[in-house]
Amino acid sequence: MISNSTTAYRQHDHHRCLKAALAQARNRCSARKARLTPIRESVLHLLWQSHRPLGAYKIIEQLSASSGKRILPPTVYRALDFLLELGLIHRLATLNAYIGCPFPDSVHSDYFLVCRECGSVAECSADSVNKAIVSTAERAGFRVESQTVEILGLCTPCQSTVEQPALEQPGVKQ
Amino acid sequence: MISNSTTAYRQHDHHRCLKAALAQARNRCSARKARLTPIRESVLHLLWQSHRPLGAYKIIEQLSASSGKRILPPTVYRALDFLLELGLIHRLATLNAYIGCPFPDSVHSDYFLVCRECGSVAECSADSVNKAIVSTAERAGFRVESQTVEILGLCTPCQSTVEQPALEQPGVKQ
DNA sequence: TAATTAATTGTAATAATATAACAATAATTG
DNA sequence: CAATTATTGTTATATTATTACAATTAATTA
Repeated sequence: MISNSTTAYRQHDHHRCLKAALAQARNRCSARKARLTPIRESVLHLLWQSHRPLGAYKIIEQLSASSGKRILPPTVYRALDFLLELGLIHRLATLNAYIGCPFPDSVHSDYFLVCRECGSVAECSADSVNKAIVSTAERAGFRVESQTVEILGLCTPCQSTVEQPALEQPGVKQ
Repeated sequence: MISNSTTAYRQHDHHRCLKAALAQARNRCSARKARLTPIRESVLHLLWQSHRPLGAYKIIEQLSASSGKRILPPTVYRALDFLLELGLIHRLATLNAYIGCPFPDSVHSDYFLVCRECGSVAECSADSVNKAIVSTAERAGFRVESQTVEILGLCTPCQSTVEQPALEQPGVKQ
């Protein structure tokens, strides 16, 4: 299993995440002879501000604010498409939002752990999940080509923060 | 594993699917003291025209056409919300579309097999997948509350229909 | 049963996300 | 440098979904 769940939900030196992501992006782009233009890099940079996904229109807002000029949707969507294509970011279908990929270099089918409390998202890739999915699909005669797996719940820190649903305690009524 | 993959992708007596779905819906509604009004039933009926999911605006179109009067978005979205709430239909996040649930009465976390060729969608529920997801999440300290699992690929009939991606055959160039 | 309340539907307006089409500009290649 | 290709700018619009409030219908209760 690869995962960034140990850092994503906790205090950490996020600057390192950002730096690593940008470095990997540059590598990947030069390997593929693709151009990491200023706009594309800015979008990636914004997505790596935190481990919380950003909607396209938030990106447009922030980019407009930081650049001083009005950035329009196609500009951002094109940058997002480029980054998606290269595997540098992912789109979360359940949130209509985008997030940086922490390990673009390792082949993986991804699987997202979305914390409903803090909004942070960790990415995992676990063989057990993939195998279960593929073999279940096979039993149904279905050939898997791609998967979308998005899990909603609570990350470790938020489990202690958030109101617990009161357990039924038989015989103990308050 | 429960699944409707054996029927969903093949010729079958679809009228039975429809009838069963409507019967289950009526049961569930009376059990929950919820009202299956004409609009709600029409929407459910439309979603059971086939095993292909339908977007909200397609439903609006079809409902407007069949009823002769202009049905507006909130009407349909309200019916969809009602049906979702009761577990009679599902929303597919990757398609922004809705589909009838073939087994609303059994508790299940669902898992969709979306055929990219014919567009039909089967629903499965497999313990192996759930267990893999939950245990992987646990290893990341994450408490799962709900899951979205949508698999894109080819159903059995379409596997024989569709162009195969040419396998690399070393030494055999054409 | 009439009066009251609650649930459902109608309607207008608009929000949020995403794309199409074409012009302008910048970068790369021959 | 000229020609080509890739990228960005711009206008317009498509698609999906929600808000807010009015009207109506059904259920409940006095």
